[in-house]
Formats: sequence, structure tokens, C-alpha cells
Amino acid sequence: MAETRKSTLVLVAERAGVSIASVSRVLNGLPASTSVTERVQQAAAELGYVPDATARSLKVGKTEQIALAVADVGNPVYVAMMHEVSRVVADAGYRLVVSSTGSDPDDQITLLTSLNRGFADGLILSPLRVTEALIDHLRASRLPIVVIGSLPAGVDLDSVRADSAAGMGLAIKHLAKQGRQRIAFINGPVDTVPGAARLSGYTLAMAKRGIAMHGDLQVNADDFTFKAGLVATEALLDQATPDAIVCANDLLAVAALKVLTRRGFSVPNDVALVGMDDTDIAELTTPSITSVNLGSVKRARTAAKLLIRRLNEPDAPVKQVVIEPKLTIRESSMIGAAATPATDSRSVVSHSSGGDDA
Amino acid sequence: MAETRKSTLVLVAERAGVSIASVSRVLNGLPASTSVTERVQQAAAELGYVPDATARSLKVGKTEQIALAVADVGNPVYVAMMHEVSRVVADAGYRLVVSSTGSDPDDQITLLTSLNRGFADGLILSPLRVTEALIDHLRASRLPIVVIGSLPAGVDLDSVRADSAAGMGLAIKHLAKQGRQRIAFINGPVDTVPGAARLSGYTLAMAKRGIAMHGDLQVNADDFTFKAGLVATEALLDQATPDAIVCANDLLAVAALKVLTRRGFSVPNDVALVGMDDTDIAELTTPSITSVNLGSVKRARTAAKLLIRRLNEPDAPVKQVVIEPKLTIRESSMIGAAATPATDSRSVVSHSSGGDDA
DNA sequence: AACGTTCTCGTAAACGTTTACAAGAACGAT
DNA sequence: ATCGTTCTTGTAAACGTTTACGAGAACGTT
Repeated sequence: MAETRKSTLVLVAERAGVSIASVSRVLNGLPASTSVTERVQQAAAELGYVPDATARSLKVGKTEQIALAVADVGNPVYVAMMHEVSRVVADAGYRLVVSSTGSDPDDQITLLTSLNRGFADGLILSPLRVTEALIDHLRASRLPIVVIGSLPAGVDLDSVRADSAAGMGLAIKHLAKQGRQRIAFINGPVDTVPGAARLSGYTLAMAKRGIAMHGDLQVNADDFTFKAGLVATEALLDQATPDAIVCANDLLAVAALKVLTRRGFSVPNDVALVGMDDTDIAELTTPSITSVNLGSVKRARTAAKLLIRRLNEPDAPVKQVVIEPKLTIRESSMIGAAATPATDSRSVVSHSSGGDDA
Repeated sequence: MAETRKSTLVLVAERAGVSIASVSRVLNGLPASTSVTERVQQAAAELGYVPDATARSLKVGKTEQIALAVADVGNPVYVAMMHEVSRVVADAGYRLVVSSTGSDPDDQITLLTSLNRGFADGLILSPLRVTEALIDHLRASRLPIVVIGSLPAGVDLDSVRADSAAGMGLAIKHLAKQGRQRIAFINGPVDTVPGAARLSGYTLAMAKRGIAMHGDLQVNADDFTFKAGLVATEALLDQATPDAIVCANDLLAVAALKVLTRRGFSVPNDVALVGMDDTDIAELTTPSITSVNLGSVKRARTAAKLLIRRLNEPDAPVKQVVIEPKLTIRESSMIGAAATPATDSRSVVSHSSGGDDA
């Protein structure tokens, strides 16, 4: 069927006996006489003609590509987000190019300048740490950018972020209701955007419910990985005996679960466990892990849509969306449901509605 | 520092007082007088000039992009592979565009033809199912393709595949040594490439060790997901009482573990469990799961390198690499190490060496 | 001093499209 | 029949690079 040789507009034009302009028009659905249309379509089909993407890009100034910069592949939440972005973007006719920058802001700046080479029409960026320099570059960027995550006040970029403070609130409330008093917090690095947000959410929620906070009950993992979580949990349990643990991350929570069971604690009876992000791995474990759903896939979807909107109407007003968290309750915090729960029992507690889906 | 306005070669040329050819030469490191070099570099810096990627692509016929088509995002093994490909490819100066085709071969064919539009210089493809039509299109493709996975004999495309039969051998051998007699097998769909390979590996290995095979001991999950694994394991345990289970996949293994513990079986004492792919999730669980390492990241790396090699020397001989499996033994199959193992104990049993790293 | 070689650099063509413009064809209205 | 619209289609320029070619400058050799 299709030819293997590369064919161009002029080849098609010759074969159809028309000008290249006519070929282009027919192929782009612009008005043409039936005779020309037919001949062009046949010629194109016979030659297996496919238009050259780069030439088109050069002429029209659009690449039909969207770039996604994720800080930390390996974290399932980013994988889920990438997956969702990929879908939305593909539906809108764009290709997705992923640049896995490290957590280093400089990496992202490098990416930004190379972005201006015009290999993509827009960028979705989810920075782990945001510096002044990064903000400056974001502002100066020639092409549209949507940020997933919190931005300093006054930065007028399209963005969509989670409300981890409210999410923390949900978790603490859920645990407090069970009478848990010594609620520990395993965080990631506090110099990251999510780390900082979750810490302040924790202190706020604890204060609000009038629960005492001990320094002993807080540890910070070196990063948001499982391995770091193991170390952090060991440290926590060496210095305190919590009756509940909230983790900044599902990976950390899984690590905590592992250490807890290894040390002979019953989850949830001795200590209840709550993770964050509500990724797939939260339901793989035994017991499955209650997790704060920060709307990662919704954030991803919203971000992608926001970017596409801006590509279509560059002068649209800046939009900053906040996705409301939900709590997905699973076995790790359900009293009396230890190891023999009803299959796949999930109850969802909503924090507040009014989500904005761009 | 950098200007926000888009600047072209001619702008730089004007400012430097030279021709655009000279600018191009200086910026590409071709010989030029020091005077010209200096002026051009300064002008370029002042204007914040970054060359346009699409124009360059059009002229030189290279996009500096590599496409990766993964069948099943969501499966951690593909994520790991994508991660690795992304690294290698970035190191070689290419961008990575990911197209998550479904498991449908037609999707992949669509991708192939759109590939010929020239948005990428090459493709890495890991098909779940491979049809005649797909093969035809792969052959007809104008640009280099590397396949991750098995190909029908006689197809001379660069490829790298795992040896799941040998992998199965490792698993069965390991279990047989412990005196396990009723070794069950939870597979994914057998009409997929990995599904078929693993099934034949299982029957072969069982036969080789002279272990009886019962139809009752084999079930096929609807796909390679956790949810399907739950269902399949339930079905298996309803119809048989194995003393060991091998799963075609870590996700399936995690599901099996969940159902086993729910039903009160002790792993590994009552039944030993072995997964496949050796992904991160195998060590998250309690007990952690022994898994056949099919060299996913090595396969990914090799595939990427293979593709880059072919881009550099299009006429290099076709290379088909097989990655040898290893067995990563963890708690789920370590007799007497049930819930209180030494921290992070891992032992690795190699099948055979002689891996070819392209 | 004249010539050949090498270097440097500008002119212009090319990559494969899209699209503004204009020319001609077709058609209806007067 | 003539004129004015409208429709169709070809010519050519443009997008921003890279690069073949050739002209002149600079240099060394005899």
C-alpha cells in the first residue's frame, strides 16, 4: 500500500498535474473543484504522501507539541499525572514531549531557554523547588506555561495547585475523631514546595483541633522516596510511640507500614496510617492505606486544558485553579477492619465542592 | 538578561554587521576570524538569540527527537523503562516524545504512519501484541525502529527482548529446590507477547523439573493489572491449594499476596510467591516479593542505545539482543524469614552472563 | 614581484510547506 | 454583448535555518 520513498508536495503536484498550491489546498480541505480534488487525493494516496511536520511547523509557527517537565519520575503520582496530561494533550491533537528535569531549578531554567528554540508550543511544569530565578524565567518565557503547584503571590501565571493544607486537615480530623492523640508526621524535605505546604498544613490542623504537638512526632525524610521513608520511620519509632502517622506521600506511607509491621505494630489498631496523593500503590498493600487524594489526575487534566485554552486564546485572563482534596479511607485507618475487610471497601469523604475544572 | 522578543539569524547578523552565513558558522563552531566570532557572539548574547529548532530541522532533516511508544502506562515496568530511555536519549542530545498507544496494534500503526511525517528521527516500540500488519508497517517504515520484545523469526529489525522462558526457569528452579510441588501460575492474557512467552516458559520449566502440572493450577488474568490479579487469585484459590505461586507480573503478584493474606495463608510458609519484572513495588510490600528480573531497565537502555547507534550509522548490521534474567530473592519465598527478616536483605542469583550491552 | 595556496566571508539556493496575490474562467445580470 | 461578481487555480514569496559556491584577502613560495 504505502510507498516507502519520501514524497513531497511537488511530487504529488506533478502526478496530479496541478500546482503545489492546489495540492496543499485540497489536503487542507480548502475549497477546490471536484476534478482537482479527486486527482490530488488519488495522487497523494498512490504516493503514500504524508506532509512533513517540520516544514509545516516552520511555516505556521506551531509545532503541535507540548512539553511536560516532571521533577521526579519514579514517584507514582507524577506518573499518573503524566499519563493524564498525555491523554488530554493527545485528544487535542498535540504530541507530548517529556523532559525529566531533576529537582534542580537550574535544570528547569535550561529547559526553559531551550524551550524558546521553539520545539514546543507550550509547557506544563511541576517544580519541586521554585526559586526567584525560575520565576523570572517563567515570566520572561515567550510561550505559554502552566505551572502545577503553588506559586508565590503576585505571579500571574496560569496554574493549578492542590490544597495540601486542607488535605492535612481532612487527615487530622479523621484521625482525631478516632481519639488518636499522638499523631506523628513523616514529611519529605521541607525546602520543597510540597514539603513546606504539608508541614504548615499539619501544624495548622493540629492547632485547630487542639492536639498537642511534640517535636518527637515529626521527622523529615531526605526525599520523597520509599528508601528515605524507611529510614525516617525507624527514626520516628526510635524516639516516640505514635498512635497515628500521617505521611506526606504514599511512598513514605508504604515505607512506614513496612517498618511498623516489622516492629510488630498492628495497623490500624495500634497505629493508624494515612498517606497522601492517593496513588495506586495505596491500595496494593495489606492493609491498604488511607490516603489524602490531592486530585493529582484532576490537577494534571486541568493544567493540560488550561494550556490548550491559552494556546487557542493567548489573551485569556490568567487562571489559577485550586483543586480540593478528598480523603480516601482504606483499611489502614479503619478501626476494627484490620485484615479481613469487605473486598475493595472504599468510602470517600469530600472536603468541599466547588472544584473548578477550567 | 535574555530578551523576550524572538530574534532570528538576520537580527543577529545586522547587529554584528556580518552576513547570516557568518553568524550561522560562528554559532556552529565552524572556523571564523576572531573579530567576526567576537562580534557575533556578543550580538547573539545581547539579543538572547536561540536558534529555531524547526527551521534547523527542516534544513538538516533531523528533528533530534526520538519517539517512544509504550503500550501500557500504569504498569510500573513500562514507567521504569521510559525513565531509562529518557535518560539515555537525553544524554545523546535527543528529546523524548512519548506516545502512549493503547495495546491495540492499530493504534501503533497509526503512530507509525504519523511518524513518517517526520516529527521524530526514530522510534522505540514495545508492542503488547504484534500482528502481521504491524510487522509490515514496521518494515516499511522510512525511519529506524527498535523493538522491545520478541519478534517473529525472520524479521530483521533491531530489537532487544527478555528471556522470560529462562526467567521462568529460574523461578521454578528456586521453588522446586524448596520442595514446592504444587506450583501455580497466574498469567496475564495469553494472546499477548509476554503472556505467551511466560506460559511456554512455565510449561517448559515444569516439565524439565518433572513437576506435575494441573490445569487447576493455572489461571489467566484479564490483563496485567492489580485488579485483574485479585480476581484471578480468588479463582485460583477457589479451585486449588498451591504451595507456591508464580505470577507473570509484579502487579499480579502483589494482588496474589493481598488475597493470600486475606485468606489467612502465610507467605512464604504456606505458599511461596514469585513475581516478575522486579519492579519497585516488589520491595514495598510485606513480605517483600521475590521477583524475576527480566532486565527491564537494561532492555530499555540497550534499546535506546541501539536506536542511537542506527541513527549514527544507518547501515550497521541488524542487532537482536537478548537480556538474561536474574532472580531477585526476597521474603516472599525465603523459608523461615517470614516477617522479621534482616533489613533489606537481597540476594541475587544470576542465570548466565554474557549480556550484550550494544 | 608574481603566482599559487589557503582562509575568510558574503551571496544565494535549498529544505517542504502555507498563503497573499493576481490572473483567468465561469457565471449571472443588465 | 458587456460588465461586474464570484470561483478556481497558478505564481511566488515567506518561514529561519544550513551550506555549496565563488570572490577576494592574506599569506607563503619561488
